[in-house]
Amino acid sequence: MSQDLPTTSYALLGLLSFGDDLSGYELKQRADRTLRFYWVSPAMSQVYTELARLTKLGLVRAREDTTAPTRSTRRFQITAAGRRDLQRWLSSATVEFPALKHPIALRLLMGHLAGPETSVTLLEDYLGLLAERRAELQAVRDSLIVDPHSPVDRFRYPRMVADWGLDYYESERAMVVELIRRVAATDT
Amino acid sequence: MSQDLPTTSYALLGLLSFGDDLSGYELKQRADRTLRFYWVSPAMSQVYTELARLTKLGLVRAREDTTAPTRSTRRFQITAAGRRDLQRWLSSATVEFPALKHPIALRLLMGHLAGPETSVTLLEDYLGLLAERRAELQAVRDSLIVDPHSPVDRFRYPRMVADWGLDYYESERAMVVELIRRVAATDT
DNA sequence: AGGGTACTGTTCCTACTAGGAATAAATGCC
DNA sequence: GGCATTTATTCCTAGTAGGAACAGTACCCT
Repeated sequence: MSQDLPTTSYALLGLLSFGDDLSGYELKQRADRTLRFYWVSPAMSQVYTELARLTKLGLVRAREDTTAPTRSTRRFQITAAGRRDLQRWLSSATVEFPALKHPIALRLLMGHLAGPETSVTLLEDYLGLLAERRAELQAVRDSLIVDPHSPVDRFRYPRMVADWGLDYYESERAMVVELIRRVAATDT
Repeated sequence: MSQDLPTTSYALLGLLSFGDDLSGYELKQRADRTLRFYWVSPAMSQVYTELARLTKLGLVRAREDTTAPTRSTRRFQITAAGRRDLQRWLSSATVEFPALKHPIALRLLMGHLAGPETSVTLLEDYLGLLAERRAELQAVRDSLIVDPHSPVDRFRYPRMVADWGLDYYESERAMVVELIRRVAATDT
């Protein structure tokens, strides 16, 4: 049925597949809260662009929300066709290596121009960002609890993926500490 | 002098800062060989677009290479102004968190739709890609040897950054092995 | 009540950039 | 010589980051 779509489309479909009806704004918030640790959160304009496309393709259904007193909001939900297409993509898409733009590693690569002190500062600043990011993901992980009343454990896989992210942040932290030591050792 | 440029511009300037004159094509090859482990290698069209911009701004100098028998090639080298601007950027740019698009983690997040078997296959395929990528970076690391005759150790920082990348690949491998175990444990 | 701030919701805009195709010259191999 | 590969560059399309702009809603304080 539908031709292949960019991965961002499937990422948003995936967020909708957890079952909630969301406005475009809410979907962006959801991506900012959960998706961004593994896949850069799409820009707001991208979210709406994708939703329009997915709606046109019948993979998402838009519904006017009339429960609000004065304002009308469009809410989006995945369709059965959308769910099927997402499953098809998950089962058949080629496995592609992660794309990374790591500004800190890039800048350290040019340490010969920046010098040791600037490089140490750069790494220390990054440690701070890492700690924040890790705390944010830990909070998300803590919210992915098993619901004893639900017949299905909705968050088994998200929990595993969060653990993956936390493991990455921890090993990154350790490596950056070691790099600081090595760069600073230059300075003597 | 120059307004701020996108990071990709500085990435290419950084590659040129190691001292060689390179054609656009060679610069792309250089990026494919060294830069891509930390910063997605710019597309060919992007390389030429950036070189044109950098040349216009006086940060890069283009020179016709007339040593070839019949064909003329433009070769690019960083100017003193380019080096200074790169240093300014390295010293003053805000530290930004790395941007990541991790298709495997994204797909595992939707494991409820893919199912355990597909998820295990996905992770196993990724292990294969990881092994390849690691071998490639190891080869690069092995080439960054200390030149005993050179007054300056050009590759101190690139060696450190390569170690960073290798460390990342190793910890990623270990985590993926663990994830395979966890997902497969589902299947019983 | 009014004003200011923050939040929700959506569209429009610009610049960056991935991924090729297209074109052509040069090189290497059978 | 013919073919495949490599070097070199330009052109093109579609995806997308990052905001701005606009407007309605809710909340808080004076």
